Amino acid sequence: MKVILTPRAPFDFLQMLRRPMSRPSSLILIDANSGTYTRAVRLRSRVCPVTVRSVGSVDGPELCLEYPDDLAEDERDELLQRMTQMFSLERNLQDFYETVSVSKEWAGLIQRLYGVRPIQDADLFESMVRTIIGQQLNLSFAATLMERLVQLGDERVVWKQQTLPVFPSAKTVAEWTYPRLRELAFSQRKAEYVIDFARHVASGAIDLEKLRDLPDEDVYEVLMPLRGVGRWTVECFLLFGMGRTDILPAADIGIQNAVQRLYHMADRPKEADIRQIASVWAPWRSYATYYLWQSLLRDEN
DNA sequence: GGCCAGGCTAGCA
DNA sequence: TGCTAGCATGGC
Repeated sequence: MKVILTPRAPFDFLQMLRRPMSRPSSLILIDANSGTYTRAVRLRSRVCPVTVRSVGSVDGPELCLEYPDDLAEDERDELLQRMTQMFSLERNLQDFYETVSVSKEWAGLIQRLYGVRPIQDADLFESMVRTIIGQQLNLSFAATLMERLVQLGDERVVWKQQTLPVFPSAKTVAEWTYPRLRELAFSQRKAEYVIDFARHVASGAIDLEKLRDLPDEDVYEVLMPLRGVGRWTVECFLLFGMGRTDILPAADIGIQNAVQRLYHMADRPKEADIRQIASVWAPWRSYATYYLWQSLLRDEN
């Protein structure tokens, strides 16, 4: 089945694919030529493969969504809602641009990334695990660990003559032991953080979907007491998992490097400096953060 | 070879 | 409360 979605312009799907392309993953299939994004999404009742393709333009955007014919109506609704979140179809980017344009330094970045929104993680559990793994590691090694986790999960779905790997469920990960992850080159601590988190979710002690209804501050309160989950981790979860629009990971090294470069500063700004500078980006600090991270990708000056 | 990565914890003062 | 070593590996 196919359905056409209409994002709010400007929406540059091809450029949005650059980030997932820069860190290849077996979870996400991208065809750069046709601008196609394919992956499996875990819905409440089943795993659902989906292919998204841009069929419009940046200023007249349309996305063609393709999904299995046997999807029930409620599953279809859930999928559409998930896609709307994942690709931030309804966000008003013009408002973001007007907000950050108070700083003249942003003009070039806005021009270069015009129409770009972050692609959210497909699933809240996957998002937290990805972030925990990503702590203090270079991105390529973090991607390697994610890849090995997916392989260990060994769950797949067939879609259009292809086999798509599926990110393991919390229930699956909860049944693993620390040594199994150590064999994959996880540190002892990281193995504990990931598996313990999965056990909290699988047991129902933490209900990730319920967090969607809570304000940012309450989400910090629920998640930060977990071992291995600090402020930065919840910030990334709120930003890439929940799609909250005003999150600022001010202690993040990448942000600090990007701000230093954008504002031509002699030294790397500290957390307090970042908060000060970023105060005028509210209520769009997540998007500002994302644009700054994007500015660090290679082959951009 | 050393230092730093899109951090966090535990142990110490 | 505030500071720091240690964690695992890869890239520069």
